[in-house]
Amino acid sequence: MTSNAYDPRAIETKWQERWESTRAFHTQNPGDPGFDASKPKYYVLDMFPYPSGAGLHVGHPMGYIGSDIVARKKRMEGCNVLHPMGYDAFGLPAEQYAIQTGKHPGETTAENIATYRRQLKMIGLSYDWDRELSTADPSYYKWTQWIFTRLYDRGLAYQTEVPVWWCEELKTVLANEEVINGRSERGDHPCERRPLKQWMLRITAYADRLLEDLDEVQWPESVKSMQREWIGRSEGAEIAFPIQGPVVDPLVVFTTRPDTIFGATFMCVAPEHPLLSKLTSVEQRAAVEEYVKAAALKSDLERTDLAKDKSGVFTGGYALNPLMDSSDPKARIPIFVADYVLGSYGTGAIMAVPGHDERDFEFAQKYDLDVVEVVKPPQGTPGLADGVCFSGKGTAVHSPPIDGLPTDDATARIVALLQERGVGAAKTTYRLRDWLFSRQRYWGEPFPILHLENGDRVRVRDEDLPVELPPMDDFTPSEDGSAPLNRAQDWVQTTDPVTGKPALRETDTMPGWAGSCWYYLRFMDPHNAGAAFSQDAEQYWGNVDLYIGGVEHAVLHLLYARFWHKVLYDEGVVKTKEPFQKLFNQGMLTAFAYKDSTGRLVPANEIEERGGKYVKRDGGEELEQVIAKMSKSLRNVVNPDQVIEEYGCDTFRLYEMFMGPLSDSKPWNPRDVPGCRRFLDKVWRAFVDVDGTEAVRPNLRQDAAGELQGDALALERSFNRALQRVDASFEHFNFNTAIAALMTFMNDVGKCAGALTRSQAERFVCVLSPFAPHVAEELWSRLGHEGGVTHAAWPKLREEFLVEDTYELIVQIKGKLRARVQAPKDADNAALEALAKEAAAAQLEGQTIVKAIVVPGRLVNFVTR
RNA sequence: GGGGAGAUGGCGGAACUGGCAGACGCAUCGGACUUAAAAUCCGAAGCCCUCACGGGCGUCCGGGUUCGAUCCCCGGUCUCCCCA
Repeated sequence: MTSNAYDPRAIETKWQERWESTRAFHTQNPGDPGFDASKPKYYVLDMFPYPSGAGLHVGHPMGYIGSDIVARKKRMEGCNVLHPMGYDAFGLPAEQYAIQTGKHPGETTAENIATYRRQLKMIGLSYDWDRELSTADPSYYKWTQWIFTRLYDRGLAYQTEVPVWWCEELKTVLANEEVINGRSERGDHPCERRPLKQWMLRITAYADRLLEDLDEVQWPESVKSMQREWIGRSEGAEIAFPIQGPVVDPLVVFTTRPDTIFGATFMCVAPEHPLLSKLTSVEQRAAVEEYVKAAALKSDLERTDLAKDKSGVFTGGYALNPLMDSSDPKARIPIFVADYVLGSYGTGAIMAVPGHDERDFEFAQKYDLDVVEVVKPPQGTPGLADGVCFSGKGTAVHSPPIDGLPTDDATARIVALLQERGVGAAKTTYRLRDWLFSRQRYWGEPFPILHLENGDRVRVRDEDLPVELPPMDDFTPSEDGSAPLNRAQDWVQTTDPVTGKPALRETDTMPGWAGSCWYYLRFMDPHNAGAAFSQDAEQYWGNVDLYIGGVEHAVLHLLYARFWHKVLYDEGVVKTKEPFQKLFNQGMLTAFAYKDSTGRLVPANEIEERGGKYVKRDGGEELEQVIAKMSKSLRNVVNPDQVIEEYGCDTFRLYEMFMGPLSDSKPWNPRDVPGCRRFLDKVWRAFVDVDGTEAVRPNLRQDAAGELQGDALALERSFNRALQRVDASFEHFNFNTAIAALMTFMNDVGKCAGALTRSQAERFVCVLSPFAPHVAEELWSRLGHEGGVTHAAWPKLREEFLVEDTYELIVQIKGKLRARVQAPKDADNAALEALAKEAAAAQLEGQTIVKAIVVPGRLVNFVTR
């Protein structure tokens, strides 16, 4: 039976197959046959997913649909569009799953990828599938290793002992995010910080460039400032304080406020500080050692949290203020060990100025230490005189060489003095630390490094890449904390091809971030076997024009990728300084959840609706509707498969965008979905007589002759208003307003039955197509077009149809709406005022007009007495 | 704790540059078509007073600037996100 009804499933299957078989979204590279260099390029990229076992829920595709809409419109505007997708396939969950089930992570990952691919295709996303990639594929990670070797050759990769989280129970090193309050996230076992030999990347060498070049990109200010704070550049000075007694090395501190040196009444060193044991007196040794042990169990966050109590122990040692006479009793400064000082920041020691630093102030109060005012706050600002600590800029006092100087001058003077006496110098430090780059795991990129018998380390030659992961079936961590790869001895024991001598392979692997640092570059030339990507491809595609993803990657992923990009820039293989020109963060998709009277969230499947109220199925307790993240435990996760099955993929796409601006968080409401389906039904019926057999309605078969008038003219105006709003929606990605505009136009079409012209119908289909591509393709083809709507031209706005002859003038009296009247579009102020006076004559009765404010095109406001 | 974003009908949201608050959709109610239902179409609807005409109130709360404030300024409350 052939039906003329709207059948999304049939249409969507048909066009998805057609797109696939014609490679409709395949993008040519320079040098490919058919490549048109005259078209502008546009590279629009999604942050690729980690293919988890759960598959996609309706939140994931939100950004993908947004970027797809942009990609489709850019194609219609005549751009060469690069719009690829891949998988960030290495990572911990697959390995944990392997430990539990024995299933190889490669197998799990391949299955998950298959699910993701199926789901992504089902959504009708216009990716160039020929460019699909997986970071766990040796043909990809060969080049991840290749880039690592460039870093290694440049001295940007090194091994060193750093404190890392170690869990004795699990016999493994854990990442920061796997440790919560000093206990393992899995199993809740105690963890401690332990120094272990790790690979580090010298990202700090790029700190200034990573900071400066933020000015070149169009990113949300919030993300830029997060990166700036993460890098945390601060200018100040390093000062060497001689130690009283037998210790020869001075205690070097970093401070951003050298001008407050005369206010330093005590010093603090980190528990990890190398001089600590030398500083510690015999009497204090036991207390200090105990303190150091306790500190090892805390995270940096716990240690530095401003809300937490500051703690410390006197070491028994004293330092001397280098700018004071050593015989002056005030020059003698007691030294404490305190864990709010971090070994990894600055020099691991501070001069504490309790008068002008909140943390030092708190510490001094707790341990009853001297507080001296050395900066007088500006007039009106409370300071020490009022019993509060002042940390801003002011005027130096009680500081002989700089008394009376404003803070900036005082700082410069002190730095000069320190330098003169050889006890200090200006110094810039960063919060950013080198990147801990190794993991004692199996499912990651092996390091292309060989350890020789004599202790030397060499990198694997380019021609021997990739270093592939050996097949293994046991991924549990070893007793001694070494990586699982250490047990693949056939693989570990190898020969250095240069010297022919025996060598051991590095058994750590790279972290999950590695593969995602450069995937946007591989997409430009994904099958290149001789290079990571060709120079021609990189030259043409440049950087990513629009990068869409979640704000959770604001710091780490984006900073790491920028770092690698800059290294590649120095290496001469990329020509752009920054990888992502414009960044856009989509909002989070939430769902409704229900709270009982105790505030507990009740799983969605234990709830029912009774007369507009939400109640618990058993017991009938009334519940409050709130908004929460989609989560397995609340059973409020919505799967796209079900939605698409029931309503079709075009409806799904439309609803995802219609919910609200792409950047906002918003709740998924299954009740709203049918509204979008109804809109598509309406569109279909405007084009197709569902009871007939014709492809399209008769009035759409050929162009209407002559000038537009009546309903056709009204529709032309309506269409152009809609088009204007659609075009505008691409500025801020608030596609909800674009869809609302299309709906308004369709409502107008419904009011003017039969008046829709072929030209209007065609342009409408074009504008609809980025949002609901399948139904648009079907209607486009029914209108008799051979080529797909994918490459049809985007309609041009015709401004002459935006102006009406008259408009509704608002008449206000003292700012309150009192009347409306039709006004000619070019009436002058006097005419408008006269018109308004007449329209509001009744309300103006008995009042004196003091003033009339006339805003042509909008309103007249009478101020009366 | 720090940083950021936000708060508009029963719900999601709209509102150009300070100028008609509530577009569009959902849910609701009424009507048409139907033997009936579904689907579809038409209509109503922020809240309060009023039979109605009409009026009052209204964009988290309290102030301010302005002829006029959802929008700008000051103070506060709450929510969400990120650092984690």
